[in-house]
Amino acid sequence: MKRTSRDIRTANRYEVLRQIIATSPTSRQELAAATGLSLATVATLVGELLDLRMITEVGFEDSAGGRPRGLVAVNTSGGALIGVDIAETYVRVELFDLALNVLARADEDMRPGESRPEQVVGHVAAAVGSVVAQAGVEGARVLGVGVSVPGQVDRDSGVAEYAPNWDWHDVPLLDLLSEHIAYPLYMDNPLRACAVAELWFGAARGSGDAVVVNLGTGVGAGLVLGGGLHRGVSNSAGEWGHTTLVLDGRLCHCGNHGCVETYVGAPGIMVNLRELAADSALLHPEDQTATIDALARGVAAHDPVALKVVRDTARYLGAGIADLVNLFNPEVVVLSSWVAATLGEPLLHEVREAVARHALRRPLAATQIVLSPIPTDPVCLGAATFALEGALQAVGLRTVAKRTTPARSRTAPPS
Amino acid sequence: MKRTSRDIRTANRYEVLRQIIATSPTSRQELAAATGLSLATVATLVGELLDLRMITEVGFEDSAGGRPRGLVAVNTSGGALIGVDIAETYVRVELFDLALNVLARADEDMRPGESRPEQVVGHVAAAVGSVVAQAGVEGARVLGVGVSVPGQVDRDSGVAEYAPNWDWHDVPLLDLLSEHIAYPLYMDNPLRACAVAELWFGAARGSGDAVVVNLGTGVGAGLVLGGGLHRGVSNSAGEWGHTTLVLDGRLCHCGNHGCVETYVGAPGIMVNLRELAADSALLHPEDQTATIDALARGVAAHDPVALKVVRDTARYLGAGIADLVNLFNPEVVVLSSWVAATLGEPLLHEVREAVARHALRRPLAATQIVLSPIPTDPVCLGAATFALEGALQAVGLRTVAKRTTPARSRTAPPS
DNA sequence: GGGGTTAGGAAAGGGGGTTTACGAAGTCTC
DNA sequence: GAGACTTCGTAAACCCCCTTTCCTAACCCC
Repeated sequence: MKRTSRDIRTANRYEVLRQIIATSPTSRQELAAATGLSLATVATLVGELLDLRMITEVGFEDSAGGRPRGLVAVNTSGGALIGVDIAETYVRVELFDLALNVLARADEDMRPGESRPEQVVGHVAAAVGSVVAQAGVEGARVLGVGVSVPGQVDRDSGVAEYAPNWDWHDVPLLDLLSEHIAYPLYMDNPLRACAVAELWFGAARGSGDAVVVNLGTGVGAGLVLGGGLHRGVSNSAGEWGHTTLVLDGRLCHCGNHGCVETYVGAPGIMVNLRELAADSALLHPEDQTATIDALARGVAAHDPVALKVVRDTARYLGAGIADLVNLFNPEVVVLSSWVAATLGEPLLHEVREAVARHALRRPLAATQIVLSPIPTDPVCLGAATFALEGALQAVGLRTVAKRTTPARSRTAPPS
Repeated sequence: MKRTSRDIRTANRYEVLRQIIATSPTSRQELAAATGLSLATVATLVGELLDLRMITEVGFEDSAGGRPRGLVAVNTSGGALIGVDIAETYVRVELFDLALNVLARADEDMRPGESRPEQVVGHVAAAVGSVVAQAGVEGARVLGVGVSVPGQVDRDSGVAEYAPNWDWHDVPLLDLLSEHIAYPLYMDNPLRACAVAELWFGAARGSGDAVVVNLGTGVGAGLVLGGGLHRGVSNSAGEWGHTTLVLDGRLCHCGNHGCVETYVGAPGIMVNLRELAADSALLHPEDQTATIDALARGVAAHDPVALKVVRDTARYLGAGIADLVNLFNPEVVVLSSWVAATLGEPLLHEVREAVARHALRRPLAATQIVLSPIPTDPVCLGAATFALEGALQAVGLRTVAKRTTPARSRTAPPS
């Protein structure tokens, strides 16, 4: 609510680094053109990032007859970021370099019984240790760890207020994790992780207003408004999965009827399939992944049942997305998460048609609907991005120390 | 998207004036406390507003044993604002003083045939002339005219891109009006007018995130996000009326089925009534206002049919609002426009219950649902507020003229 | 090797907000 | 009734941010 000039700086810093990561290597000129900032400001920000060793100078580029442009690129060895995706049945941890390439990955399965916070914390700590060891980076180079927990999260205090999977209430997860992990910790939920991943590295980059529709086991919509994530007053904005799509429709685990999630999430799609052909070979009861995979293969093979299920699903999804288009008038709607990735183009095609049928003409004309271009796990990437944002936000505080004691820069930074 | 430090100034100017209007007379101390700004900044902004003659010093207030606080209040004779509400069957124009009190009003009826832009412009020009004459203000004191047109509007160019009522396409309404009206003109649609009215003077004042639900002949949702109006990429955000509430439900004039508008707008409520009791004496076919009035009286008299209709309507409305609560996680949801005002507390009560049944617990707990506290026509008020915002935005440009030629301040300003 | 061209840094300038210092305008106390 | 105390409000100094302008660096071409 309260804006200060410092926020402008932070936003610009984000924007410049985003641009460098996206088009690395690049020149200051190009950055200025892309961001709309003046050359002087870009130069200052690039200087800051060079001081932080997040980027390096990597050579020169010919200019049309004048002094060559200096090129900067992400300093892949300048630090590491860790993203943690805590899900219902597994914990996945990925370690990224600063170009957000995956350097190491660790998966831990969680058995249905393992629902106590300490157990989850144990898995996370083990996996984090594992990726650091695998990647062979010194611990001091890890800039931060972002953690995604499904449910309602207070990102500032690091408390998982409510996680329905394990019936957690007000678990101080970040405090528990900090006993095992010495790096700066950040936390939010997978919905917003995906949204931030799209905002930084995916289809929402450069968009003022975008909606990131998450199709996984759960369903949600990350809202990018005014170039930043909309969190709402208690950090729970984006709960689109429990929007009523069919009044008095299917019963949802939330207690209501007709929620979007009961029609277009992985479990909902399985219901769509079962209602159409209960004995279909595509259906793998108890295994969402296998079913969605089978559907995707069925569509590729022109299986009529699979085609019909995708069309039905797209019909529900299209109606829901049309509502979002009308309501937000976004530049782009991104379909993200594993269900969207698995069903891919055929789903996209049907969804576009369904949205066109339902949305109002004017907002529809201004909106693109696309699949997420992110090839890896978007939740891990987004979680790592929280850590990256955190590392960039703290920059302002260092200027004093840097100026007064430049000689000390060789001193090992406190971990 | 691109933020500059000037935006901060503008936002603070708005905030200070809002606060003065709300709590006039008030002291600088109080303003600083309410806005969170420093005393120095408040003093500067108050000085600007004094220079503009939008406020005046009106005396002193005792302080606890020290120098008395100077009090400032809105200068009601410092200017006038005009709000124009163009609707399907009428044009209403109101003239306000700077405290946003109505000084004069003019209504013009429009016959069904009168759909040509020139005819509408004629009505508006006549009504604007009428209110200026009634109020007896010199023309030079009118700071601006805000115009609300239903439909899709480009507020910058002043073009009504699409107005379904009269089948207008790309009518340059503001250009046409400027031939008859010499004051600065601003334009947007009634949805956003209501939202701005609530943001400045109503229940959304001081809220970072709010949703203004408009229940009139049409239905919409004004989105206040981050303390400002969310417009979307093509200024059409907030089209909530055509959100699918019942898949394959009632046919809507937009061509889809089950839109919110077909259940909770005035025509929708009439359908609810007809479905329940087609021969009810409450029903006045062809007259929305009379029917809604009759319903309100029926509820007051405990008429079972009226109670049931309100409950049914609230059920639809509650489901829809619950979706908004989940999606935006706002601080407050405001029910605005004439249907909400007419049905009042009984509707609110039922809606609250219905929302509580549908919304998720956490976001629900953070959200209040209230009736609009604005007693007059919110569309006119909001339209006038557009003019007020416009007058405040131009402030920065005057400083040079003021400094270099203070002697010229008596020169008549260009109209 | 000088002139033309382009890149990039340094300094100046304009806008914004806050902190600090001080004069202004009261009350309280002796 | 004068001095001490309190509180308000303005002015000045300061920090932050971005942009514009100036100048030097570095390259090309002739």
